[in-house]
Amino acid sequence: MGRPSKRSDRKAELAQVAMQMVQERGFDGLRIRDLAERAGVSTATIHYYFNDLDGLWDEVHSLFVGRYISRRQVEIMALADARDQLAVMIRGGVPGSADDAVTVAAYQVGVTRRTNPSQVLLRSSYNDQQVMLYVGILGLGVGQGHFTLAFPTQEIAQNLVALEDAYALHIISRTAALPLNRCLDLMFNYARCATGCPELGMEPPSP
Amino acid sequence: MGRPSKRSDRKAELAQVAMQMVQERGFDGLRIRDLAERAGVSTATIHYYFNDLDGLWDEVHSLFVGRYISRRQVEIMALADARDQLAVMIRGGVPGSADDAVTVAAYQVGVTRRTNPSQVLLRSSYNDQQVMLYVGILGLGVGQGHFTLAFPTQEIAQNLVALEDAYALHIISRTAALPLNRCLDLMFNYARCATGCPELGMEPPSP
Amino acid sequence: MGRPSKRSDRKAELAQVAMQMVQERGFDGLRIRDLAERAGVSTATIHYYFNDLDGLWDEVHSLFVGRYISRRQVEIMALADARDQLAVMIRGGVPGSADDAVTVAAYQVGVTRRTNPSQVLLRSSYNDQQVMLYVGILGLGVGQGHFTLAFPTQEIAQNLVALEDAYALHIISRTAALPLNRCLDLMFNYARCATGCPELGMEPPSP
Amino acid sequence: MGRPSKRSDRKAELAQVAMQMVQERGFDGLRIRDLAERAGVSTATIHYYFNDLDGLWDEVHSLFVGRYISRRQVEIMALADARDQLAVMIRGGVPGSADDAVTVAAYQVGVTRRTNPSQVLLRSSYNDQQVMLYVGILGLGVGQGHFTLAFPTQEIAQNLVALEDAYALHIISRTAALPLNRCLDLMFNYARCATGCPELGMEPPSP
DNA sequence: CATGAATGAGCTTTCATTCAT
DNA sequence: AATGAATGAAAGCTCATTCAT
Repeated sequence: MGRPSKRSDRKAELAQVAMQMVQERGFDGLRIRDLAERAGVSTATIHYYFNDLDGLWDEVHSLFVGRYISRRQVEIMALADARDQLAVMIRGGVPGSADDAVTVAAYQVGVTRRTNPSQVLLRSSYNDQQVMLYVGILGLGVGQGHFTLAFPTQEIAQNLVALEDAYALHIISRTAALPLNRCLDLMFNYARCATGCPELGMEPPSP
Repeated sequence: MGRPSKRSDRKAELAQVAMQMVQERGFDGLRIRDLAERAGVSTATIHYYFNDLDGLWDEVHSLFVGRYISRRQVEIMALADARDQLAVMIRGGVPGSADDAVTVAAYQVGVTRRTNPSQVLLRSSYNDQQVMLYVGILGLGVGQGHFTLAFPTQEIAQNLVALEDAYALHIISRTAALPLNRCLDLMFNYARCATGCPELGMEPPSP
Repeated sequence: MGRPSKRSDRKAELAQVAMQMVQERGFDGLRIRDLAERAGVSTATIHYYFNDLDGLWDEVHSLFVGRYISRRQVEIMALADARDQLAVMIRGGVPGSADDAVTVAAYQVGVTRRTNPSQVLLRSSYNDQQVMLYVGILGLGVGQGHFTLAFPTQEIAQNLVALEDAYALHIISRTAALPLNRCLDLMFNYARCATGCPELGMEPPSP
Repeated sequence: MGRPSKRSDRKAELAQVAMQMVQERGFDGLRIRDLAERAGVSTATIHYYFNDLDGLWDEVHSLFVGRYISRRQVEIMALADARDQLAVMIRGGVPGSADDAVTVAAYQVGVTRRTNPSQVLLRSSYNDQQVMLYVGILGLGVGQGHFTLAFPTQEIAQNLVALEDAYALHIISRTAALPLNRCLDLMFNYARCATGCPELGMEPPSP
């Protein structure tokens, strides 16, 4: 396979810079002029490569998915105990900072483009994937004898995802009563309640 | 020249129109000029009532609070049984439609202007008020012997609020797997789990 | 004589406040809304009393004249020695600070309304009055035997006035090389040259 | 689409038009929209070349400097005798007409934007350059044996510059007593006094 | 392939002014 | 006499976009 054409190189390079800027400044701060300046090209060049910026929304979503799905998927697969997996899932489900740009951007896109069909699809799929991840873990925990589910697996999983969503939103929105650690406590609270597993998220279970 | 309505009336009226427009065109799509035109006033009038856009968003937020706090507060005070109160709270916690103007506006404002100090304050206070409402109900339920709380009241209350937030967001975002009824089921699911009260939200408790 | 009508009282009161504000913030900073606020009335009230603000220009000029002419006239008349008089004239001819609002306002009016006939008249008269003042002092000094004029009195006087103008302008313009003391030195430099009186502005002449 | 002139050319061209308009309508009367219209470009083009109005004023000031500094510098270098140089300096130091666009613009900008840092810098530098020009001439005159300075060179030079400033201001302000020729007389008056060279500005010195 | 120059469209905001009361 | 409400007119500025080169 030949090396990629210069054109696609340059385009990817620009997309990369754009992502960087979205992460740093959010969507509101993304101006073509700034992007051009940062990339060392003219604004006309941006237009030469991208007819419009709509493609960026989907790219952001991909980043978000990577961040919250793929990454955790990998982490989980490295763990055998469902309790560990669940703890890792929960901890990885909230942004580390109020200014986590990927999270901010994702919520901004989600809310401001809420009626855009492709975004609706993307978000639905993202929710389903997250639920699946939790479903798998919960099932495994039952199989391992650690969890006793009080309600249907699907429902518990969906509620866990919902709490993730809500607390992620609160963290980036800087809600006073809900700093990171408080959010984690609250999620573990629910997880223990739903799995009947009181030691969840406490000390790592002994080997 | 304008009709001699009270200042505060006019202000709320304009905020109302603003919300309507946010719902139709999105938060980013709200132009003062359009708002003025739709409301039948000049742009200067908008500035007369709201010094700048931030002032407008604060007003919009107030409406939102009124909708989700005050209204439910009134409804609850009419009920004696904590189980009824909780059911009413939950049912009133999600928007009735994917295009609910107040809810859409509130989330778009919240996410897009997340760093605005007065917005942060407003949102924090809104969260606290909601939590207080749930705390009161849960306490009453315990006193009435209906609820047996598995965890600290505050935490259950906060999780209920978080679920409300998340599902409200999903509803206006049109997440496929989460239509209104499904969201309500899921919230009742958690509420039953946390209160140890399995009949919650089923049939109205017999008299 | 009966006491002045309330109307003229109020008008004078407002004019007073306006002058105060011009002195503090210059013309650029004078907004009807601010004036109204400061006076504790509504903007409509300002319009009720003043159809427009043009009258203010002339008022400012009066202030300026008072500041640079009348005040010095009084000071000079208290002194017998022409050398003292000249020194007092020079020292009183430059603004005490870069933000001296009366001076700033006067130059702003002068330059921006340079073609306005009434302003042209006012400025010409102001220049003439200043020249007269210097002419009187120079004549006296010759009579007293202190001054030996190298050139026609009128010309020396006019140059002194011109230097005043220029340095006043430099002071409010913040020209780096020309702080207050430097300006005074330079003016005394010229005055000594023109009067043939080297001790001018040095120590007060012995009694 | 615009004609392919050099960027700097176009910028100077626009500044030129701006000055013309300032002279016609006053500094306060300059609207970007009008400037654009007159120059046959769009308002955005004005902003493209001058980021904001400050940038425009800086450019206008540069033109002014060019007019009063560079031009005279060239003229002077063509003359050998310091007396001729000084005469040329003085004659070139006052505007030829009460409506001289460059001069009017410069004073209006200077007075109205007196606190703008870049303007302060520009004006200070302009004053210094003018002083330098005079210093050079005075030094040369001493060397040639034509001048006998009664005071430090720097001070004489600065006073000459100050007189230039004042009389330029009077000419554009139409002060009745100070038409062009009178101003020149007065400046030569001082120059003769300070250089001890009575024939200054009379007949051209014989070859 | 890349861009400098230029723009059209539209934004928020400011301000003196008006007028029914 | 005095004003609260409302506005018309316009200003400065921003930004994505275009196009000849």
